[in-house]
Amino acid sequence: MSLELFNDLTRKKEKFVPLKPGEVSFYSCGPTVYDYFHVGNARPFIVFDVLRRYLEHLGYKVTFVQNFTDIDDKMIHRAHKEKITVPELAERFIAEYNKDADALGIRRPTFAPRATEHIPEIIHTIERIIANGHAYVSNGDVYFDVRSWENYGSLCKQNIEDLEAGARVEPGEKKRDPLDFVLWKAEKPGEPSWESPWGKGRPGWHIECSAMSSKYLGDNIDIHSGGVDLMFPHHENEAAQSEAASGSGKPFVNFWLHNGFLLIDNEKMAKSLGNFVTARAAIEKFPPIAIRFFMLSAHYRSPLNFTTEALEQSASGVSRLRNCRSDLEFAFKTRTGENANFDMNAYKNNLAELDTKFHAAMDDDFNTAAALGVLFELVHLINTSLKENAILPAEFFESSLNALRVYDDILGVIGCEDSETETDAETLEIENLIQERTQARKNKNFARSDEIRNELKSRGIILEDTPQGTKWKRELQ
RNA sequence: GGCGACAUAGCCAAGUGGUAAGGCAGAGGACUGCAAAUCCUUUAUCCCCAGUUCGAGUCUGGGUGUCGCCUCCA
Repeated sequence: MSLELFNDLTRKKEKFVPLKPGEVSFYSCGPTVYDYFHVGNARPFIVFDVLRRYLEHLGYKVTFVQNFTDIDDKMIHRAHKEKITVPELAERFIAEYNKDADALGIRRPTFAPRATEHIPEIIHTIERIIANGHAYVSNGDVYFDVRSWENYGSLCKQNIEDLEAGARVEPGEKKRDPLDFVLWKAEKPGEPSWESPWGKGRPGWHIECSAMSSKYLGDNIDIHSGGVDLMFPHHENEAAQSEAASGSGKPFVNFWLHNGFLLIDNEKMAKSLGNFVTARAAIEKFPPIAIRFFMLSAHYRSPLNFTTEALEQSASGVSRLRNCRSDLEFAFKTRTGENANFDMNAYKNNLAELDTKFHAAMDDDFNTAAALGVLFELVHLINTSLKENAILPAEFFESSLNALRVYDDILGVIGCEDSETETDAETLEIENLIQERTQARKNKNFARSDEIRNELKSRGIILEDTPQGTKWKRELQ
């Protein structure tokens, strides 16, 4: 089987074939950096991070671009309110974005371009659209001429008359048609502006993505993703602009992917509704890895309801995965040896079978919920093997740990990489306390034994007694 | 009005027409100084009604309910 993705352009699952063999160009709409992002915003960042990782796992060289929108009305209003400049505001919230995204295990994009650093490219893109006859200048504004674009509505599957009925015209706008949208906005007093062939002004919302995706990925790209609410008007407009600019007749994007909404109280989480929880607040309340697990526990196109209960369940799920890893590591140190009764070949066949299932799940429109199911089947296989065999060959541990590492490298819900970072003074102190406790237990001094356990517990260290001695792990944070 | 999504156990959730993955929580048991972890056992008239079919959670039609886009929005 090979990777299939649900393409919103055709509303069907299609086999994923990149434009260039072995390479993937992938553009994902990023945040407007006027505030902290909320957990609803985090959903696409996390799920498309997983798609990106999976593509890399499959061996593709992925160029992943996610922009920062650092100039628009919201930026201007917020900067004004905070009494700082727009660039200062952008600088601050790009840093905050990176902080939260890093905590959530979202890998940095190959390129993270900012709109304001691409004004010449934006102007050039607009010039190409005008030259190709699909935009017009009106009093210092530049508008896209929607009526001149035959395919308009092909992504959102709306006919142009229905769109027309809902179209809005802002006071002061000088559009020929209500559907036309702005590419370049003439300067208003007190707002940031740049020189352009049409006078001073700033870019419209949609044009930056067209200009930057073209710069970093070319005029035809493999994948473009975002929340389902971006399908119209943002992505519809982007496609029209990009294709009108290139004039090549080739599609701007081969695969359009849109994630479903994160709901809260069964309603869309949105800044405008005021029912949002910032990612920052969520990270303070729940382990970030549990938030990640939660996002992957449903298919990315389904709605997903954000509740305390669901997050707590996710945290328990993550603990099960991590326990398996740490039990495996502990047993590797204490229970490795020859075991004639253990059928290593049969075990490897089981691993291979699960690997096939895992890939089948991910190949099916990156069905992370099903993939997590396979991961738990693997955990069960490992736990049962550990239970049934006192001694296991090194190969058992190596292959099991390797499998966990591979899947974690794609999903990021176990935290395989942070287990190897503990060789400091604290570790030594913990080991000493454990030794003292072991001695106390030998002397049946259970009072002292429990005292040590409780003391470590209060520091987030969990002790577990096993026939091979006491193992310790950190509580999920 | 136009376009669309969703409805599976107490909760979350997967599901390619052949009598329902997985996780969380619960119950019973094993193990254990205690605890934790783990293992075993256990929990579903797949929203309703028709239809197609030898057979439907899965296809078709019709309901009901929930949500979303069409306006800034992930």
